Amino acid sequence: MEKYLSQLNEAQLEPTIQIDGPMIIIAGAGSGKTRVLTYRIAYMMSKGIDPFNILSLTFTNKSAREMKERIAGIVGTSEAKNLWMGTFHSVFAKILRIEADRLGYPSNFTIYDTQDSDRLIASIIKELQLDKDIYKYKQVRSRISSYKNSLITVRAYFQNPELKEADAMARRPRMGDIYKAYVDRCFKAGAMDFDDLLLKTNELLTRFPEVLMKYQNRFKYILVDEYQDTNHSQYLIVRALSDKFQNICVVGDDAQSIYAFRGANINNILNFQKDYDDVKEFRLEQNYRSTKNIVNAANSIIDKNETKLEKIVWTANDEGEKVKVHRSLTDGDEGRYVASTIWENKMQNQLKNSDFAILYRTNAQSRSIEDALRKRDIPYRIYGGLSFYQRKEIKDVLSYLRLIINPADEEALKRVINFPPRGIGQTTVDKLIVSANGYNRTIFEVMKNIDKTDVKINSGTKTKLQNFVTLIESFQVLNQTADVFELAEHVTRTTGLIKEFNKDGTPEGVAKMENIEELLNGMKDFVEGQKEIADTTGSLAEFLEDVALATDLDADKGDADHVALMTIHLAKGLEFPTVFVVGLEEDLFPSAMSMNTRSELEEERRLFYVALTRAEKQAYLTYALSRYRWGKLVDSEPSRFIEEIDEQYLDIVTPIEERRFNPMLSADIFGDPETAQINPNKIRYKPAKKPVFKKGNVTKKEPEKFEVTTHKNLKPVTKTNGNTNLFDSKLVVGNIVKHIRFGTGEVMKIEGTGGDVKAEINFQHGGVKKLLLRFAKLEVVG
DNA sequence: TAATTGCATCTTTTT
DNA sequence: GATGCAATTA
Repeated sequence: MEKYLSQLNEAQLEPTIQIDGPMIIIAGAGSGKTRVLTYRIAYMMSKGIDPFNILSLTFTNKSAREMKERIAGIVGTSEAKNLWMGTFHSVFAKILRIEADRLGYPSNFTIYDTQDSDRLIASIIKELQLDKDIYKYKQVRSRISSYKNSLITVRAYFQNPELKEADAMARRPRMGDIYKAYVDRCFKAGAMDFDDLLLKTNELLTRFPEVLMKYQNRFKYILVDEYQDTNHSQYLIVRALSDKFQNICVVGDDAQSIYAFRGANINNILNFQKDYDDVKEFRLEQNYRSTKNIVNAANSIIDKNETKLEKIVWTANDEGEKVKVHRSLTDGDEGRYVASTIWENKMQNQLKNSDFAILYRTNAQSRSIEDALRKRDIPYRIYGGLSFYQRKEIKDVLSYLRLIINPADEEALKRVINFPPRGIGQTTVDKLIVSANGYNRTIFEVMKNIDKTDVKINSGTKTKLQNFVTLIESFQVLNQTADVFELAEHVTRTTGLIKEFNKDGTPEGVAKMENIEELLNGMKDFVEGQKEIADTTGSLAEFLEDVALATDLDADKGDADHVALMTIHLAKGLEFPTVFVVGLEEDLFPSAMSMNTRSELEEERRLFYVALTRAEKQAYLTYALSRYRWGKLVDSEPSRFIEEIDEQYLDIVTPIEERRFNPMLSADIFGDPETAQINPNKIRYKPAKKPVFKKGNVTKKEPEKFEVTTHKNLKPVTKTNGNTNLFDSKLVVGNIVKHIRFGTGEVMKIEGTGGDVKAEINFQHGGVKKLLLRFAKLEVVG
């Protein structure tokens, strides 16, 4: 342990060895916060604290896993295994399953994802015959979400005239009715949404003192990472659990609070001192990550915010390069600039692809970047966006599985009751829903007892309904004996899902088939993998929970050599030698939707701060003068954030290709043609509408069909959502790998993005298999 | 009831 | 430019 502690500077050491009592660590960007947290936990254990008594809440499952591994490296795997570590959502989902019956829930409750919630809300709005243009389901969902995050239950809502007033003012007087219907329906369906996982935990801890006591005694020591991004609901859980022993350590940085839109309350961190007695405060202000130029540039931005804790982030690192600012004509040019810069940098400085990250405000921006990277054969990986498990065909399979575990699951049922088509149409389903609501039963129960109800359905349809019930029940029987994989395979065959996707032979259908196959392979690996882990059962329920709470970041398998593309939100906590922040334009970043209030704008500014501080050595800020949005070319202005940076840290670069178009920026005005620098003060200067804006130069290109010629074994892959990428993985074609079950084999092909990076492997015994790297435990042997 | 077509909306960020 | 939804037709 000593050896590890000696790696820390004094500011880091103090909080690391402070174990008891409430404490807060204000940790600036890049200040070694994760190291402090991991060493602190290891230190606690070395002092004899039982890992069973430590609860560590992180922001992503990935960081939990990594931290656990690092701790295991210090104290040993068997010890670290007993730590409770994970996101709020995953930790409390586990606890809720244990205690579910107290709340009237089944322990195998379903977790509704955002899409499930949306569909349910949309159907409620329809059933209540409300105007869907006024009651937009997404707005309604986010409203409900914010009630839940503020612990405003349905009852509390109706007792609070102000809330009703506010919704009435927003022309949505029936908001409360929708809320009530939504909550009732979720309850009846045995389902919790993401917010429920926190809300119900609060309910559990408040209503049942004996439960509260049990977990207070269990979690004698609590650590919360990214405390600035906790919402009220999470805050109350932490308070309740830590109340008895007051051994609570929170870590965070108010300057990096970027989740207010989802209910995060920056006051949680600003007011921590008031919540506990004798709070010890620690500050980590030395940045180990970035150059002086980057740190100072970032500081000069965050300085513009009024709401903040005063702190001075500094670094002893080199001066480094200035932050480069680059303007392009279009988003396409921006992409090409980024790609060519990466390419040149790689050549000149012998860098890996994984030394680069491209960060953007919105997921939609990835496209133009992707095109450019692909053209240059630069491997990349997109994080976030539409994940594997959200795809239609995957959700269809999962819905059948959800029904097996929880036949009350209304959203799953509606999804598959007539898919593949079995003659049960919308009208029938509507009748069932009305009847189910009337009898206060689930749809499944109504179907099962259809003859005892007064539902007016002709006998042919009744038979179809009964057949469906029988089908699901036969699956339930099979679930007693079969494992997840066997079950899912049976389900996809007997329901006709496979036939459905196979029938037309379209590329889309083929791609869907492949996805389902990979899901099955993933399940097989899950089954095998779970057998090795003692405290899990490998049940279907467990698989579904994993899937429900998985994030795209979690799917990152090892350190594949690719350029990383992701939103800034997703990049929080990560670092890269070179970072491109693209799309720095007014209305995009800051987003047009976040410029109404000062606090919104300040959050955008913090977001920019987060983006910039991801960079270790070099940061690029780019913007385009016009950009395709909603398929249209839109003019844009440079982001105010560029202007806000102290210009002494900036290096304004004008691209050579732009000078061709714009005589105003030509070298004879601004000097040296080689460096092509322009006066930073002119950054706001908007060139006269480019007269030579020839169509041929800027019209949207056909999405390029790309053939890869450099990798002999690769074939073009059918695109499913525009994110397809051939190069994902640390694996490369030709690698010899070892699989726990299939033995050794050669990697034939690598494809997919996000959670579904997959490899096609030709095994010596067993032939060609496609494996999801997310699950496959592969060892590279050659 | 199923399949097709046209239309609107969408883009802020995520557990 | 994609996606989902509503209206339309067989």
